[in-house]
Order: sequence, then C-alpha cells, then structure tokens
Amino acid sequence: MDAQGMILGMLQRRSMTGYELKKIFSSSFAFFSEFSFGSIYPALKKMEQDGLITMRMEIQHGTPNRKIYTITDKGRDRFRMILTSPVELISFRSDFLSRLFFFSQLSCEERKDICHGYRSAILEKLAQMEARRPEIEEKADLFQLQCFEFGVRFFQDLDANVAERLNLLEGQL
Amino acid sequence: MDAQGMILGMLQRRSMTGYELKKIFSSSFAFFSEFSFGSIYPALKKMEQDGLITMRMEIQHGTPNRKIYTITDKGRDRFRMILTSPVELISFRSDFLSRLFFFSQLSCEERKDICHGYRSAILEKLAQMEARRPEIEEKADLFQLQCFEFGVRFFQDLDANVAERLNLLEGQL
DNA sequence: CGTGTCATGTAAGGAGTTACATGATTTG
DNA sequence: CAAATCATGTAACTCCTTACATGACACG
Repeated sequence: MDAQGMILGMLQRRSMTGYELKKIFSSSFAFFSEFSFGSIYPALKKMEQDGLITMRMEIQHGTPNRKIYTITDKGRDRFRMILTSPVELISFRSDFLSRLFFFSQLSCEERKDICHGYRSAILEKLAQMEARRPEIEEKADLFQLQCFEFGVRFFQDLDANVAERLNLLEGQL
Repeated sequence: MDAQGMILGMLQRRSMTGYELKKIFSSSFAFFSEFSFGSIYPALKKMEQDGLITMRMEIQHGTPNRKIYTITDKGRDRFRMILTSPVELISFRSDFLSRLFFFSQLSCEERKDICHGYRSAILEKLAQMEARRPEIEEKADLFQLQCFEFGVRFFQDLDANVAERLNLLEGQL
C-alpha cells in the first residue's frame, strides 16, 4: 500500500493534519511502512484535488496554522477498494542476503563479523520496539496490536534465521 | 546493495554480458534482489565510464554481438568496500501488514479471506522455490545455497506468523 | 508461420527520499 | 541562548520499472 492508501486509512479513523500523519507513520509502526513529509504533503494536495479528502484551515495563535484533512465518501469508497484488492507478496531487498551471496569473497573472520553485526542490529531493533510496547498497548486497537506482534516475531525469526547461518559458519552444526 | 554493487559482485566471479547478468538475477535468487534490463544496461555503461569494469565486444555470426564486461582492479576495490560497509537492516513494505493495520474497517469474513489468500500466495512462492532446489544444489556455492535456505525459512516463518494472526481471528487461541 | 531465445538499448514514468526554506514558541 | 517542537511546503535527486525499438535465428 502506497502513501495515498495509508493516508486514506488513517483519515478514515479521524481527521488529521499532515504533521500528525507523519508522527503516526514514524511511531511504532514505522517498521513496515514509513513516509517522509516529501511524500505526505504532495499526496494530501493531490487527493484534495481528486476529491478524496477535504481541507479546513485552523487558524492558530502562536503556533502555525494547521490544515486539517477529512476523508470524503469518494475517499472512503477508494479506500475500500484498496483494502480489498489482492495483497502483494512482501517485496524486500535484503542487504544481508546480498552480502551472504558473495561470502566466498570474504575471509572467515569477515563473514562472522557481518553476521554478528547484523544480529546486533536486529536485537537493537527489537529492544527499541519492546520499549514502545506500553505506548501501543495503551493506544492501539486489537489489529494494530497484532501488527506490532507480527513485527516483533518477524525480527525474532529473522535473527534466528541469521543465527542458523552463523552456526554453519562456525562449524557447530 | 544496489544494482551496481550486485553487478560488480557477479563480475568478480566471472566476466559476463548484461543479458547473462539478468538471467542470474531472475533465477532462484530473485526473491531478495532482482533487477530489470532498464537497470542493468545503464549501470554497466556508467561503471565502464567510471573505470570499474571494461568491455570487450564479441562478434557473433547469426546471434547478436555480445558485450562482455570484466571487472578491473578499481572495481574489485570498490566491491570490497561495498561488501564490508555496514549492513542495512532489512527494509520492506508489507502490504499484508498495511491491511492488518486497518482490519477494524473490514468484516470478519473479509479479514479471514485476506489472511487465507496471503497464506496461499506464500505457499505458492515456497513451492516455486522448492521446484528450483535441484538447479541450485547443482550450481550454487555453499553460501548461495545458504541464501536459498534463508529464503525458504523466511517464507516459512512468514506463513507461520500470518497463521498466528489467523488463529486469533478465528478464536482458536 | 508464430513463438521463444539471444542481445542491446532508451525514454518516460513512478514512488519515494533528502535537503532546504520559513518562522514562532517552548523547553532545558 | 541553543535546541526541540509545531507546521507547511518544494526542488532536486535516486533508483528503479515498464514499455518500446530493433533484428536474426531456431523450434515445433
């Protein structure tokens, strides 16, 4: 699902500004779908032109004015279509696998370093996610919590998968 | 690792044409890194200009002439740098998780359909990969075989992860 | 005689990121 | 007094894909 789809889904829950959308995308769910301002603001503009959302300016004193976007019926229809269209199989480019593919060109030490370094990065990611668990358990609905659980397990599985390659490298298998 | 990096790695094993590179990228390792002709040919051109590879034209009779690319010392140095640079944590956009995130907006039936459909797609992918196992076990080196095993396990884990979400949806947990 | 394989290449488009510009107000 | 937060936006760039163009030979 692209930026437009994700934004529509968010706006279906409640009206929001681009800035707020960015905060949610950057929160605990960033691991499977993040977008920068450079994607969000142009997408909002485009969707307003297409009649999928409407904008209302909130004049503020002190802080800058906010543009609050609200989904329209047309937008709701569009989102339904997006949500029920065929699900794409995960597309990923794995830097780790790109290295593993060329491991024959590295020394044994270098190979192990890469694997260990990668495991550390995964475990750090997991720690970051766990640190945010309370926040999620408080705010998220059942399915969003399931997204989080899926993510945690995904990285745990990834780590175990790398560990298995390491086992072989270290001749412990 | 981008197209340039992957191509350099391939050329370090042996000299090749763009067409051959494409065939390898489209083979059993496409699941973690694929590139189209539209990436490969311009990358080869660029890298030749940068002195990372050299080209030698092979005149053929009948079939079209082939441009055989060979890595240079500069290219080898570059690839070493790429191979030993910090490994990026996997970056993926999961269409399935994007749906799950908005499951509250779907009926129970629709939710289950999405999960079942997704599991089918994963199992089909696994079947496709297994069908190519003999080819890989014959041609690939130890580490490339490990890439393949990693991929198989990755999709198995993915399936199990989706299955766990389904369990909850079906109230069997 | 159509389809597939061999073989190279380019132009246009897609979908994003990064970096910059602006500027007040709050927090440490 | 510096840095973070609030808030919006654009231009340039990256890196890739899709679709097209070209053309001969081999297979069934």
